[in-house]
Amino acid sequence: MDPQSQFVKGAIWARGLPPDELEKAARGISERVFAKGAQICRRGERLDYWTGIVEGLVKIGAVSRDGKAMTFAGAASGSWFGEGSMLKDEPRQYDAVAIRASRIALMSRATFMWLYDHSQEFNRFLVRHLNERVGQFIATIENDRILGPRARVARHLSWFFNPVLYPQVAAELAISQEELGLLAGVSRTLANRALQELAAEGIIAFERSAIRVLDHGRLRAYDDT
DNA sequence: TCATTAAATTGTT
DNA sequence: AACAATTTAATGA
Repeated sequence: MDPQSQFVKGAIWARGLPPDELEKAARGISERVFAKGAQICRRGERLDYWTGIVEGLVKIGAVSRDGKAMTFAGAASGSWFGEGSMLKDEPRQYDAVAIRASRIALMSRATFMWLYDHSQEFNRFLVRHLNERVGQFIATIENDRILGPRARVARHLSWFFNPVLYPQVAAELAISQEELGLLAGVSRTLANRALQELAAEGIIAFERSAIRVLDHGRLRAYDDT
């Protein structure tokens, strides 16, 4: 089996799909490589693909007219996004930027719609996926408006351990402090301080380019005010 | 396999 | 934003 169908077979939405549907899905997926800093899609632009991260790290967010950046979510290896634009057939409502060099899987609109029309399992996944995202977006509003930088870093970290949105993230997350800072909307300096404090409290442990979560409950609820 | 160099990451100011 | 210290990756003997 070639590497591509290997990836498709292991995708989170592929679990429970019958082999014929899986094969149809695999045929509708292509792959592209994005360099660090490259834009995968821009707000207002059309991108007629459902997007999955084979390998890498992507920041999903928007920039207001006065230049304020707001992160909606991060996307790590194994994450998929863009189903909203597929279902509604409209331009993207956000920017997606590769924070590090990333391999991106693109599922054509036709394939996505075929699965949507034919596969009960795929629909089940979509509902679950959207449900998790709504919960995360609600939390994001609080996150960016109320919480301080340390708590923001903590929440962004804890999201990576949501098994529906980030299926491949295990006990240890491979991310640098700079990348985490980009996602949480804080400077690398503050990200560094936040991690040190979280580690001092025994919530996480970190080493070079990797973070282990020791206490998911406290990380998720972390509040520094 | 080891040594040297370059690049990336981190802690601090 | 800039600096020094440290780790990892890459290169070639």
